[in-house]
Amino acid sequence: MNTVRGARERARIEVTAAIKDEARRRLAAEGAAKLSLRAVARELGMVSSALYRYFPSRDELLTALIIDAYDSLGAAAEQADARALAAGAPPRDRWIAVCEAVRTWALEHPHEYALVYGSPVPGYSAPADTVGPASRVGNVLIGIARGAYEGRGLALPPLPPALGPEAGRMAAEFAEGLPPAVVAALVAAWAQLAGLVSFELFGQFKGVVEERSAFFTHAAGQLAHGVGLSAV
Amino acid sequence: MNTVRGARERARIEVTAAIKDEARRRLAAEGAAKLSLRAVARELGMVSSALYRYFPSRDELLTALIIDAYDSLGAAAEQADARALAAGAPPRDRWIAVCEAVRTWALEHPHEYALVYGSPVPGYSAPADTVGPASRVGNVLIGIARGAYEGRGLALPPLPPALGPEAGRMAAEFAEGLPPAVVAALVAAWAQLAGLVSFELFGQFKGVVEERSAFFTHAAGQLAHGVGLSAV
DNA sequence: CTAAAGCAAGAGCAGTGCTCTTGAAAAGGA
DNA sequence: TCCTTTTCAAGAGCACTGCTCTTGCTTTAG
Repeated sequence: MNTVRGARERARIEVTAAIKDEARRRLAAEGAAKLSLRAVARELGMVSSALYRYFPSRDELLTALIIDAYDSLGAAAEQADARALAAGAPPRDRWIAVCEAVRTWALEHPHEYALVYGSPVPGYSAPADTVGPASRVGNVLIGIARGAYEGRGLALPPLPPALGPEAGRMAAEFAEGLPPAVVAALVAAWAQLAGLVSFELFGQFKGVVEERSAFFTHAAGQLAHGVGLSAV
Repeated sequence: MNTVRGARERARIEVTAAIKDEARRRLAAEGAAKLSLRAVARELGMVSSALYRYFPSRDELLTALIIDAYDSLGAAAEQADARALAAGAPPRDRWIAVCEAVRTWALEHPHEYALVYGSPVPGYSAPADTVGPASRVGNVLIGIARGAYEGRGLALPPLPPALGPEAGRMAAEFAEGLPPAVVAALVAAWAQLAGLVSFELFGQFKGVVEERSAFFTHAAGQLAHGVGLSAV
């Protein structure tokens, strides 16, 4: 795999990367809906049909970009948490730092954020390759909760009986060792975090919230409270 | 305005409605991205260029559909609240009923929900006509909080100083009489509610949450708690 | 009854994703 | 070294898309 194969293979890898780079550039400039294979090919000095040798369809190209976006966002979240951890921040501050990192990444890569957390492309369902990168942010949040839980426990209201088995299953599957109530709260907080970011990014706060940064930090703190991370 | 004008005007109104109906049908079937003027015209037995007499562009048609979607969702939320209120439900139950109504509407009209709360169409910014219908759900939530506040007050942690003026402005502008901390929590809860619904609708819960209904109801209860609506 | 306004239809432009064929270049075995 | 097989870019072409502009016909209003 790592050995240097013929010039053919190397050229193929390079061209594939060049296509993805150019596509990402056009994605950032005009959004996923206006991403056209012909334009990418034109910019690369090749003809549109040649592009199909590298990506069998437009959707495949988008999938590649989605995976990259998940990875990029996940890395941003992990770095923010690592920094906060190194600075000796308490769990609540780590949580807020990660939330802010997600928001910052989204503001810097609006179209890539929309690609992964916005409305799905019709007739397109994310292949299995995406679930790994997609869970990186969630895992960071779980890690923070686990650290806090192992430190001194998390106080949360009990789950309604109807949700007991479901939350237990989620805990066993994604966050071994955490109480089901915490896991349920984490999953909800993850979706709510995306809601806050999406509303700001998609213009729903236009004319409503002006001090977006301060508002978001406050909301992230509320989210932390919701998963049992106390205020100091 | 209400007088019966010539046959021309009446025909115009009818054709406009027919176009919107057919467009909504195709929207529900294939999503906004695949909504084509030509297909709508074809289905209506007219030629594509004739459609431009009624809607100057595809985006204008989408705007009309967006306004209708906001109105439909707003009406669903208002009805749910009215029903809960008539049944003598406490504020927290009214809140949950409205949240569930939003979710139900979204599950029944996924593409219309995506149109209003999903990624915006690139190069398209929502015109001012949409802000009125868009705020109906928010107003319902504000109404519930106001009812609870005037009943016995809402206990919420104090706002951080940095957010005081901003929250005060929002309160004065949208929810006269409610404490700024409550208004800030309401706006955040509104975005978080959309996050929960979007995650479920856009497939982000696939492989994670299975018992979606029970999970959502629990999360809506947490949201209610977050705006100070206590558990009974 | 006639002039003005409203309107459907058609042709056409520039763009899209995608397929299929053709001819050239590179790779590897004889 | 030659020669066959694989790999690939290019081009033509299909069926679409949103949109514009012109051409006539019909309805309305004076």
